[in-house]
Amino acid sequence: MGKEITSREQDYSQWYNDLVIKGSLADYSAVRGCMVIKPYGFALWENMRDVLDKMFKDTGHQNAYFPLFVPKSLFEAEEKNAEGFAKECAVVTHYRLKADPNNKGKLMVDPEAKLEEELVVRPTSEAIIWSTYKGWIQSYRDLPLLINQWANVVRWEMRTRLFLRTAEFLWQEGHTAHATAIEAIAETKQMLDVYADFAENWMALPVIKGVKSANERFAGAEDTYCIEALMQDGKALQAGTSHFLGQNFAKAFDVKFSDKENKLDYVWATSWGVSTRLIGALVMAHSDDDGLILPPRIAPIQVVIVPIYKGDEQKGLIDEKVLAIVKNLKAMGISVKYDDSDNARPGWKFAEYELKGVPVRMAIGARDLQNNVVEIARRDTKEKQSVAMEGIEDYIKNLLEEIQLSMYNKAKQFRTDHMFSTDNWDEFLQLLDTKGGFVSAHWDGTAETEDKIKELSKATIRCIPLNNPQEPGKCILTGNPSTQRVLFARAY
RNA sequence: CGGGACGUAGCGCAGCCCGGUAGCGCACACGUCUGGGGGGCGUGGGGUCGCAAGUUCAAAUCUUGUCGUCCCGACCA
Repeated sequence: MGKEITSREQDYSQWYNDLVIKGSLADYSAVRGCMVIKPYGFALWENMRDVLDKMFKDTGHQNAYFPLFVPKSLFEAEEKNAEGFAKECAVVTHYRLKADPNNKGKLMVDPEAKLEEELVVRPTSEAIIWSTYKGWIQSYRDLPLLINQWANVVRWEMRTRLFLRTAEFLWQEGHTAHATAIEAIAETKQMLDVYADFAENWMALPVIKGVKSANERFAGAEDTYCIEALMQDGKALQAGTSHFLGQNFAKAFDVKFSDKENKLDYVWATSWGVSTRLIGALVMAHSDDDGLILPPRIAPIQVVIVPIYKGDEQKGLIDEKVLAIVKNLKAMGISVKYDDSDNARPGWKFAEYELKGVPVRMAIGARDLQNNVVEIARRDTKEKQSVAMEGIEDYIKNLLEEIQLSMYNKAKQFRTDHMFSTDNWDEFLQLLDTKGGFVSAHWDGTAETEDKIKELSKATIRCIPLNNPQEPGKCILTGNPSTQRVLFARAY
């Protein structure tokens, strides 16, 4: 037998780890809390990155790159931001090693090479970027400044999980500067829409757009908008955030501009980001006990072709047909892999590509050649059927689109089935314990109540949905008056 | 940082209690029969048992220390 995957029912966490590792997305590394993203996983990330990058550019943003290190004095300039991240910063204190006189062949930190000022390894780049923006912005004519960077960041997490929370992760962070609050808020919401668009239309992942409560807000932000997704175990996952930073960073870094009337004012800021965590979301939202199920629009391999043959003569005939199909599919922009490797039997390959989540598999053997058909199997439903070889390329193209849509609908249905509403505390707890999912409930709006609810139920306010209907009610915990329901869930 | 496990072949593990020739499965190489759902048979290569000290005639095994990883919790994209 080959690679065994723990079932979701048996151990959801282990199932997730199995998929990531056995699906060749990533591996543990020699560094605590850090993972190696393997070629297949990185190809997936590249696809996601390319789509997002185009979306950013289409909305007027440019890429740039800022340093990995942030001098401590800059890092601490925006107090709330610094405070929020202080507990999880890696800090560089020295710049040299030397041979250890007491331990042959070993190195030690050279105490004489202590830095005068420590360097913080960026957990996020607001500080280094805003210290730079000070020099870039003088006039309203320099605004808006719309910058994105693709980078790695480090957050020294106590407990890590592949893709969902690693000490180092890859992400993009947009940092924009605007002349007015209205414009900055519009930018914040625009990028939230971009994220939601990407999640839903490319990742087939339905998300809820909303705004965070004060407790869950990004350190240093006035408002944090987010997209929240639901995983198959009923837990929520924050899939992306977009922050309205007000003038906090402009004030901390003294970034002012002259308006048309030559009056000086601080600029208004946003920042927004999504990370490799999205890969974790993808895995947990769609996959099954046989392995990954990747949405066609971002799958590294969309179609795999497996030949079934006896002897070189049959192989030659199959090759001839397949190579023509491969050529046509590639011309249509479909990524296809013809796996004619001789070191694995067809059955092994079937299982392997199911594990890797390849959306469509085509098998072709002597029997098919005679009948002028191929066998097409779709990963999401595992349905198989014989399809005429004539026009197979169009058939596959349509099937890929159908799978994409079908995956989205399935995830959407799951979320609909796990969306609850209650006014009763006991039922609130019972829903979280038995069904999971999002529970819509009244909340009195105070941080104290939110903390208490978290303590008692392990659920947090995921968001206050955008365009949330206003309705008077009583707080689920305290019974105090409330003006609207908010979405609670247990979350990653 | 608290609690719990584990470091033995590329991977997964047994052996340790009771010290004495380092083993199994998968993977890998070669041959052969195979090939429509994780193949069969045969042959073969691969290890300073995480590291360091100690006890002993003798340590994968006992003792001490150390490093690392994973899992559960608090913190968090």
